[in-house]
Amino acid sequence: MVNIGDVARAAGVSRSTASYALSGKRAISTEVRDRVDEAVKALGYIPNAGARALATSQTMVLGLLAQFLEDEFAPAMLQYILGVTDTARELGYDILLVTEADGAHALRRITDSRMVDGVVLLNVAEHDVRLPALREAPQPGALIGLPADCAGLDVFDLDFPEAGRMMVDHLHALGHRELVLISQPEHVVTRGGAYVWRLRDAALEQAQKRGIVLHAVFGESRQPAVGRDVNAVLDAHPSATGLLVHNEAVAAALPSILHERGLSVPTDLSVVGRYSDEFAKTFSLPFSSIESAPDRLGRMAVRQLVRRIGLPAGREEPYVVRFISPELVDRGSTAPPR
Amino acid sequence: MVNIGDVARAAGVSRSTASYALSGKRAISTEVRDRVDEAVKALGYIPNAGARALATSQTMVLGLLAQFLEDEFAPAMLQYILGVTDTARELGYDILLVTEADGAHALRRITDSRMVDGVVLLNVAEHDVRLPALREAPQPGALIGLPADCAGLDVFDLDFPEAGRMMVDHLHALGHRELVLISQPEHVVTRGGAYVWRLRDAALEQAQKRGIVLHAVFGESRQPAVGRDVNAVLDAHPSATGLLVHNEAVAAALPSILHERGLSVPTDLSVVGRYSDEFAKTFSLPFSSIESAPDRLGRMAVRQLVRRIGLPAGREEPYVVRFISPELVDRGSTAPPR
DNA sequence: CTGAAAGCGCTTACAG
DNA sequence: CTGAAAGCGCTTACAG
Repeated sequence: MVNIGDVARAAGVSRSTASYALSGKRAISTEVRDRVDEAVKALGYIPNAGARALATSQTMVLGLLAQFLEDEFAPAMLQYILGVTDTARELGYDILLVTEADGAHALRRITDSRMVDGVVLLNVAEHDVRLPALREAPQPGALIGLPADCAGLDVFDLDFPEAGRMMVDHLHALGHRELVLISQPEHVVTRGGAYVWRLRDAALEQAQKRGIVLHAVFGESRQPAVGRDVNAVLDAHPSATGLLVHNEAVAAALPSILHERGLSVPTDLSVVGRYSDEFAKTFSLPFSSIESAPDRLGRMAVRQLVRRIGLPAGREEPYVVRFISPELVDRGSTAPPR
Repeated sequence: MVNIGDVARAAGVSRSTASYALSGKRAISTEVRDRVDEAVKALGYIPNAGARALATSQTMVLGLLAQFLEDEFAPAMLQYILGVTDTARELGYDILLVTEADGAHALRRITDSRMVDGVVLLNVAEHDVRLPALREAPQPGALIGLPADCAGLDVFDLDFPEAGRMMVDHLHALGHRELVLISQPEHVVTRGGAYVWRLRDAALEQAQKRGIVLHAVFGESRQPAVGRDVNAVLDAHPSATGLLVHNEAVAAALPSILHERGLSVPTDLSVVGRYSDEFAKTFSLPFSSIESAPDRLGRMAVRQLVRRIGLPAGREEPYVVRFISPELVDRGSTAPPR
């Protein structure tokens, strides 16, 4: 393969001059620059990434730590991944995708071996086992998802409590007085998925404040359990007129379930979900929902990460914890109760 | 950061001895090996990946070229990605995920810069623009999806023609005599998505052979077009008793659509899809379907790629084109027509 | 404005 | 069984 020595020889200059001509890091006569550019083009020269990384201590690669857990909804993860990869590329970075079950181990592997300049952690749990590894790592990281302790970390997440309040208020304003909230499975909470109870607790509090009834239950995440479970919940609360769905699998299953029960939306039941518009379009979900904006979150996380990577050592800027404000996208699935 | 020189000094040996002790590539006295191992542990030494790549010409990274096209169904892609990443990690490789729109350009970038030891191409089109770049690349590649010309490539795909025949035969055997096949959008075909017409043509031929009617149409891929389109198709063929769905977006939308039309499956209509069991579970799809086994395809492609990477130069083995046999997963959505 | 040289952190023939 | 040295392909002070 052609290397920078070949380019230098073809252009009749030294290797350092060829290198500087390419990087533009020092003044070069236009004549020499043209000769080098020509040689590069003629030889089809592309710098060796490993050699460059070794010389500069920069890989121009970001690690993306995703985890596909049995009880969470994989397709929702994909949108975060795309937001991250797209933004990374715009900023000149490639993405090393890591999906190992042992996230802490994987994080150490890619950071200690200097494969990446920084990492993005997806789906961060309250006491995420990857965080100690990240804090020890020589590279910075950005989180999507709110852990208990954000010290020394850049964190991005949806404002889940506000989302919970918004769902309740929307139906309350329409006149509903008894609601059901189906959240993610309870083991997601047990495992540390704080977003579940952050939305749930806020919704319960808001319902109390408004003086209305909210039955908050945990749903399932896979068929056939999802269907059975939702039916049981609806059976248990026949007088509820509004359904809040913080559970993608339930949202995806709901059209079939309501069909089987002979229920029409919003005539018989008002429904509000919490998922992205992209998700709604892809899966033909006809329910109004709180936009979760995964692409925006991915974008923000990468921007901040790259910004921090570029900071000179010793000139750290303050760390940020930033919440996206929820927005309700109306798809006509809510109406006053009859 | 600690390097192999630090390890060597701590163990009281030369750097080469430390290196050999770690790699096991030459005999080492147990005493020295123990001292080196101890030093590694004490110092928390992890080899620098870039330096190793430079010295060995091996990055232990595979490129994964995915593309998320507006008119195709992104979540289905995720399962291929997971099959590939899991298998890669089992074999000691990390994954560089590339999702750029200009796949050929991206492929050149990561191969010419020696960021990867090989690449997996997802969603390969008939005359895929990435193939010329791959053939020129110094690293091998494996394809998921069948191109027109497989020469010099390892190719893996579902046997789509057999899948088409199987769908037709299944309903024919139950007594159906008029069927509708909804494929992917026509522009997927235009763009070179050969799997669409491979299944479609085989289904049409098989229908003719069986002496039954098959209306083959192209569907849409996004709401609200999907819903309108399926309704129009069903309106146009009121006497059809069986529906073949080779279109994930249509499959996902179908429960709602049938509900609105007041149609029950399989009483009023028999339905057979073509998607993975994982997909059916995730989206609560109640239709029998031809398993597309994305995880198996991803696994096979990576295995073959790693095998080829390991081959000594000049000892190339014959290239393979391998098809997975379709299997029908019965979910009770078919019955004799009434 | 340009070049010769050192160095990044590994691996691996070459010698002993 | 072990060590000194060269080399992988870059970048970047140091000199001029």
